[in-house]
Amino acid sequence: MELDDTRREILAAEGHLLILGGPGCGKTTIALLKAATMLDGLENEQRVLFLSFSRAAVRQISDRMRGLLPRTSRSRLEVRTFHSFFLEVVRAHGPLLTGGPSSFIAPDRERQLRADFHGDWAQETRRLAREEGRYVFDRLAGTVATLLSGIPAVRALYSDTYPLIIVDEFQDTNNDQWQAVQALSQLSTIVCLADPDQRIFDFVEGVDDKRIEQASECLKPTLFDLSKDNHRSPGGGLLDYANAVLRNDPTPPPSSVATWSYPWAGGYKALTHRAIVALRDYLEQQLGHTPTIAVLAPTNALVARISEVISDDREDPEDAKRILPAIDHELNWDPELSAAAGYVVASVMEWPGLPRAQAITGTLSAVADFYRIKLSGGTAGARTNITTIERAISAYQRGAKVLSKTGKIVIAAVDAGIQLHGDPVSDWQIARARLHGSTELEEIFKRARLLRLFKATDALAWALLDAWDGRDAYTDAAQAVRQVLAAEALEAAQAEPVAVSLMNMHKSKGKEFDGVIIVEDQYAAPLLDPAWDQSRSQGARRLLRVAITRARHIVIFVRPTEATPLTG
DNA sequence: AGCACACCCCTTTTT
DNA sequence: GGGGTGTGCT
Repeated sequence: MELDDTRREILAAEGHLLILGGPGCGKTTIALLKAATMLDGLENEQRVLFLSFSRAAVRQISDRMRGLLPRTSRSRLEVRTFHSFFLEVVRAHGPLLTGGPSSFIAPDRERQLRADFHGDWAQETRRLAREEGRYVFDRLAGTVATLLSGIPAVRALYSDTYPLIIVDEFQDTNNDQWQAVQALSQLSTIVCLADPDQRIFDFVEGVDDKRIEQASECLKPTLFDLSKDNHRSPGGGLLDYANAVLRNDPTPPPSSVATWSYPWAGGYKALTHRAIVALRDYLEQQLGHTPTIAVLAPTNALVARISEVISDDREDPEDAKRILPAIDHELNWDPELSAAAGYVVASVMEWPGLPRAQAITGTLSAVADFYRIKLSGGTAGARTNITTIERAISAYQRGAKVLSKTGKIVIAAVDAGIQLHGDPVSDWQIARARLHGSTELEEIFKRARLLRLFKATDALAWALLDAWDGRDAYTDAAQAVRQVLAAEALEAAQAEPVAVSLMNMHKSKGKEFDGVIIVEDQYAAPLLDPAWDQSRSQGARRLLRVAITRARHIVIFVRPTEATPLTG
């Protein structure tokens, strides 16, 4: 491998390092090589620790490593998420703080607890950690920081195991993570990889735009700047254009950037569909293989709507003879609410196998759980729905009059019975069709539509087929659906990217695709807005720079005609 | 409880 | 555009 002077200096440098550089500059690669170089000088049981934020990032780094380092080095380089590392530290040494064993509260459990807790939840999670040794995920980093900075023996133990620690996306570390790293820096060598202009998570509590300065001051690292390098899209001018958007410089877009405008609200639907088909065909022809394409939008809500839009064939509005085919795609978003709606459907599939009372309370509880998820997503009004449904459940159990419309409908529907046949795909539709007649049920019906993983070959269909009792009902269908969705969420983070993926712009960070389509919605999801203050506009420009630089070859913007120009 | 209607505001979150 | 919320009525 050819290395330039800067990179040779990085490999030779001693002490803490701060490596700055933009998208596609090769920060990760040189950090991996640095790790390999260091490994030669380490004791047998010592390792290098490479910390990143998400499982998707860990996967990408591990992939990169496979092409770069020999097997023997790879086995001694631990690429992990902050959370998995912190989880291990708290599991092993948390008892030093509480005197009892540590246990963990998984995110979905936390959502339930939170929905049922009235008061300051953040404060409650601190109490749980301190007094009961029970940790929600957000409390792990702070606990590790306390352990490492407060107990020299623990600090020494980890620094001895990991003499070199690489911290990815350093600009996005929060206070707790930074404190943990700082404690380790007393005895371990720290390599920070950072790009201040990719700071797009600064809304997260504890993330600080002064972080890189703090690190410079505290670690006194040797600084390297790779920002001039671009290995991702060397010829197309995409990085230059992205930088122009970042600085609002009056630079015309290069030929690799196109803007498709739509004049009427909602026009993004057909246009996005066409853009995907056109980009796919074009890149396929240019590259000679199936291209990877990302469709990016500022909000999850818009991403979900686009997913619905492209899931069906549609007539091309420009050309009535042409049909835009449904596009097989991956929706890169945990549709928790849709999953909760799916559990309601699944609970209906259990009816024929259950006693009447259990069928009724089972489905009503699933409805209440749906609103618990919604409440935890920030919709205050959902609390009323939870109360109403739970009142219905308890009234039914006491034999009192059920006042809620949803309650009445579910009781009547259970009594009317449901005919299922053992084909999960059509039985799902039959069960879902029961969700009508009240505001709550209509909402859940609509939500469950997003859960469109329904081909006979889908994991969900297989799981339901297993749950079919051979006569008239699905046993524990809700549990089966729950397990499949949980497994899929885990897998999605680690799986190979599929041809077309939809995600919000934040999620795209650290990924790359042959082509990128960036969709703007006039009212709900603007890319820029003249009304925004300086800091929000700058944040939006940093995000745009990240989104544009995801592409190796082509970027298409789908924007309303009167949208704010991106450059000067 | 539930509905209709007017009004409002509109982002991003790893594990 | 469309979902959330508050109000007033039934």
